[in-house]
Amino acid sequence: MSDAPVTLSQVAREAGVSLATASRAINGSATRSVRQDLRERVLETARRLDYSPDPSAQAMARGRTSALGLVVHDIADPYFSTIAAGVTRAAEREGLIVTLASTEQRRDREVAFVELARRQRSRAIILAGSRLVPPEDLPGTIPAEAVTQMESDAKALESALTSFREGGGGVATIGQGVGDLPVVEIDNASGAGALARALHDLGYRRFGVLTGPLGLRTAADRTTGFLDTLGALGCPALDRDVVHGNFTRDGGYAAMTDLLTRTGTATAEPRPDRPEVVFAVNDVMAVGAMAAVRDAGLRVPDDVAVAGFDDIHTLRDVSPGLTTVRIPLDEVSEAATMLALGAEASGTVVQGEVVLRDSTPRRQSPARS
Amino acid sequence: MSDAPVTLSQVAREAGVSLATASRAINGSATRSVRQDLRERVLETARRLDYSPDPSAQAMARGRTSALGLVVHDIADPYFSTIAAGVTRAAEREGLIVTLASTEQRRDREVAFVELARRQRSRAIILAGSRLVPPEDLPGTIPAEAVTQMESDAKALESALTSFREGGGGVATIGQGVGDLPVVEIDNASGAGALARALHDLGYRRFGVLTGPLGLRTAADRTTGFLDTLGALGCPALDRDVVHGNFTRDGGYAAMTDLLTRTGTATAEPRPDRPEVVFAVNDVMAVGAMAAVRDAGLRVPDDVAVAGFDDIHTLRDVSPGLTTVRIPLDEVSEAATMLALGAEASGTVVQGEVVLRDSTPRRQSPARS
DNA sequence: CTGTTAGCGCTTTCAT
DNA sequence: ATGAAAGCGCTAACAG
Repeated sequence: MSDAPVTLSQVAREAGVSLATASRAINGSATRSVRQDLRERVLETARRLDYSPDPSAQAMARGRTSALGLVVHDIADPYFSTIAAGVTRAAEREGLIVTLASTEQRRDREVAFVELARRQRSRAIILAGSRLVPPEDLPGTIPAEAVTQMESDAKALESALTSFREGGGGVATIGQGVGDLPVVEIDNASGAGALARALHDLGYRRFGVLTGPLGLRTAADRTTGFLDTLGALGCPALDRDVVHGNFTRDGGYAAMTDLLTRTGTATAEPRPDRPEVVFAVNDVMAVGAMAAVRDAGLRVPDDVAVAGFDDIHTLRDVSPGLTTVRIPLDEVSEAATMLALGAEASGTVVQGEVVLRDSTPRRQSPARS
Repeated sequence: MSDAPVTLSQVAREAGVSLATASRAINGSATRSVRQDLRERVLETARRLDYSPDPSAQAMARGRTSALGLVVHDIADPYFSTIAAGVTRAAEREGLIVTLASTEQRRDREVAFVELARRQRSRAIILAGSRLVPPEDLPGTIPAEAVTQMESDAKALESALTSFREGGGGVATIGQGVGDLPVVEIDNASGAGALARALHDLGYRRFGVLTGPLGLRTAADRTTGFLDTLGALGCPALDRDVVHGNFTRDGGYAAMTDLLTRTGTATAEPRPDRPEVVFAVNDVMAVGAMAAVRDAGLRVPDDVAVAGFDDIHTLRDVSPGLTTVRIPLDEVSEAATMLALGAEASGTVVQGEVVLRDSTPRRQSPARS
């Protein structure tokens, strides 16, 4: 009971075979095979002695661990914890240990973790959370030095990732890629477009958008997809009604508060200049936005309707039910895991599906457009 | 750029010292010290070469990794992801890597993970999630074989944990202990008692309880604390109004549905036999319960008031706001991490604090009791 | 098919 | 204070 861990050589000795044979019997070496009876004897002894291999030793000998790194921005955020659930499930199935890094949005921590993974020779890394948009696509409004900073951050991450891969590690990103790394892509633009169309069909004509930070690719794509479709539908959103916030619950709260303030606060009577419906680019922001609406003394959806994106399961019980675009995060994260582990990239672009709920009821008297 | 990882001996050679010296310079060996100038030369070379140690090799040589294991039931559950956030934060601060296991409630996976941690010589393990109550405290209604099963499960876990500790690993549990392992204890009974009193003060007289599975310690303590206080207050809950469910959102939903059914479903008019307020033993269940109330065509709190326990931050935006008992999970999980790492157990029993919100408004016309 | 023998990268006696 | 050398537990050539 108080035994120091049993080693392979103990098993070998006990079974009366050489260390090498024991090793081969146990892990079933690719090149060499072991005689039936010997293998059984070894296996039996191993079981009897309650042997299990030392991962560090194996890692060292093989030059490769059985660890899978998962990088998220904030594990407490339900979007990321949902992903973590999918990844751990898949990893477990593959016999891998998952090591978790919650970077709290700090780019340097992300890079440090990737570097650690390389040293540690992790099998693969999954990167969740939005990457930055390429600088050339950024709106001109961003200060040049901020752009420079972003570029160097992105550069650092990309080069860390590159050397990780050169060392034989697998990588996959969720959402959209870094450079041309493998990615389980989510078609944010068309999902958001479909949502815009659906809301328009419900009779909404005045739209607002709560978007993420400038430069966050996912946020940008969703916003663009939404706005473009609105334009095509002939009822573009006012610039004034597109407001930026952090990609978090608090960001959504702040952005909605801001939006409401711009259009005149806390007025229950329908104001002609207030958007009828506001699209928050993710569910977590949407929930914050709903709270802001309530705190302003208004009601969802009577005064302002709200829609989100992702369909986070943990948030299914908010009330009124949140209209959103469903992304099958479980599948996405399992797919990403397999992809990082070397599965074929079967042209993975995940499409979302619009889910209409009570936060965006049909407009009673659709405005003529 | 495409370099194989730099090794310590490369650094040593480059700096013109022996391997041993380089090692001592870099990690600052306890027993031996290194001459100032040599140390600096080594450190400088290491930096220049971008050296960083191979964790597996260190683990092997030292007989100890720098990994911290975290075991949760379900990482997608906001209760556990909140804990995970606290643990990763603390671990990061201590320079430790966290390896995550989401056991999906399966006891054997828990045991397997602990065993793995032992082989891998993890520094410590944090166990979140409720342990089983000791069999002798179980209500007699449980089938003997189930009790036996529980006992053997508990035994297996405890013995795995024991050998882990004998191997030098640290352990801490969150919530309540396994055996007499270090624990950051949450005073569930008195928190629930305080809640009962608060609700009683608000004028509630007919109480229901949605409790977790029989045998789950946390659930049992909260239930007992609540019920006992109610008894002391002179308005005990009916047995019929105490219903069991899983410790999850769906469990809360099912239990509430069950409760509502027993007392006559979907009747908006106040039924004298329906509890005025229902205490779900955790927030996640409470949220499910609220959904069940709505799906039954009733309203919270008008038809049934609801209270939970934990005050999960992610759930703060449910509406109406959920009355609950606030547990500072961030602090709890950081404390647990430090405890597992060997900090003094400063008599850690965390007290919860009742937080009253809109899900349990003051009763208009308090029933005379 | 099996056994012998080098290491993997690092820490740590043990000499010097 | 420094260096040489012996492992840690396991795998993978390399012989037999």
